[in-house]
Amino acid sequence: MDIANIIEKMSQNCNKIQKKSFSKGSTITTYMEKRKQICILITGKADLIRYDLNGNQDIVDKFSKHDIFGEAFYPVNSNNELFVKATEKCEVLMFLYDDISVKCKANCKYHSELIANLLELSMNNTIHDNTRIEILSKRTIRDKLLTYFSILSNKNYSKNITIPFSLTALADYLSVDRSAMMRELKTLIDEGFISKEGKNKIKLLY
Amino acid sequence: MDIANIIEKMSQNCNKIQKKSFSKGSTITTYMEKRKQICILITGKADLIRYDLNGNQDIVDKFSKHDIFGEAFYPVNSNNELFVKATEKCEVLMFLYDDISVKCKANCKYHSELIANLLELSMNNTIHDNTRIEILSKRTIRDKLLTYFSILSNKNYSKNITIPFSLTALADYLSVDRSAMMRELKTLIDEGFISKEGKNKIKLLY
DNA sequence: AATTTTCTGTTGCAAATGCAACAGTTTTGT
DNA sequence: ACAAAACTGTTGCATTTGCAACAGAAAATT
Repeated sequence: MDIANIIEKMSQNCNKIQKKSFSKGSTITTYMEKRKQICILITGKADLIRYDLNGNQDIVDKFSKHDIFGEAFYPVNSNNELFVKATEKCEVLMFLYDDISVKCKANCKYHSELIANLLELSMNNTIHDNTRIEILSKRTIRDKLLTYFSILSNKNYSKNITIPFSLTALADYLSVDRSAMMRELKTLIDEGFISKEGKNKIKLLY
Repeated sequence: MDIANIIEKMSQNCNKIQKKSFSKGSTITTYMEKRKQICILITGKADLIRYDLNGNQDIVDKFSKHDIFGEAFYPVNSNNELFVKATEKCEVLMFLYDDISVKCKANCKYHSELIANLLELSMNNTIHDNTRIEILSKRTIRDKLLTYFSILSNKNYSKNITIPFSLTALADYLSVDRSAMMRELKTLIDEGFISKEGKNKIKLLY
């Protein structure tokens, strides 16, 4: 069963789960200590944003279709405020972990299936996290880029890859300075490791 | 229910789950494409190690008590070999995701409870991953150290923290050069941000 | 269609980092 | 108890990176 089906089932079969819509720019949820909310993004895109004590804003994570998020998956403490903001129109499934882990057991016949689906989503999420960790663990921008490209290439069985977001966003994802990344990208091209084949399209030459 | 109980239950209640022992230095598992093995470390410590095409060895992750690992949680491709090696005597629960997701349903009455427990472990794991990502996302060694310290401090409600592993391992965890980290640590002490209170003990002064 | 905003591409410079190398200390293994 | 291995602490130097700043291109908004 694919993820779309899993989500569809979840939204239909458990009355503890609410489906909500959010317009662009609106706040989907604020992370709260102790509570364990779980959200599943059905359509749209959203950012997890942190405000630190100095009021600096920082995009911590970006969510898109079928991503799962909420405090249940994130270390929350009172030192900084985390909230999720829709960057385009979003549809979201929302519920509390406690509602489906215990109480729901008695009154929802789809309970166990629901949990199994959640497990699948969570494992999937972990694979993404580990991918990101692998990339961030590289010490140089060059290695981060090459690792990222290589992962994309493996996933699509092709040396021709398409970066799925802007270069500015890529720099954020790799957690490096954008101008430094551009410089390194140019060096990689000059040294013949990669070539640019068009907007956001890159060919690996090794 | 705490994690120890969850694991205990899992090991007792499902015949698809095997409990195995590994001596120090032995290989617990090798990650294989397609298969979805899940392992839960009951006691001991283990490293996830990657051999790349050049034969370089690299510690990708470190597991300890109650950690969950296996291909089910990790992006596996044929370009590099990943295996888990016991760094001390280990007891491990091992099973295949497919065995518990479908087939077990019919013949194991603890099935749904098992899945629920797995979900809990998986969510817990995600929180750790996100913590690591938060740290690795910081661009300077200083920020990585301070973020790490601050997380430890919050967790223990104390400005006095104990680094739970060697400084060499800490540098690995932060993914920075050890000597550069030592230098920064010294600078932080000199500038009065922290003080060393003994082996692996640090006091935050801000 | 015009305007505003975001993104790309580039550069000089200062600061941070990795690398290599070494000595002394502590821990582990036999 | 001794030897071997792992860890800590330090330094000089070359390289990489972030930062600041700017101009032009592309995209989004009105």
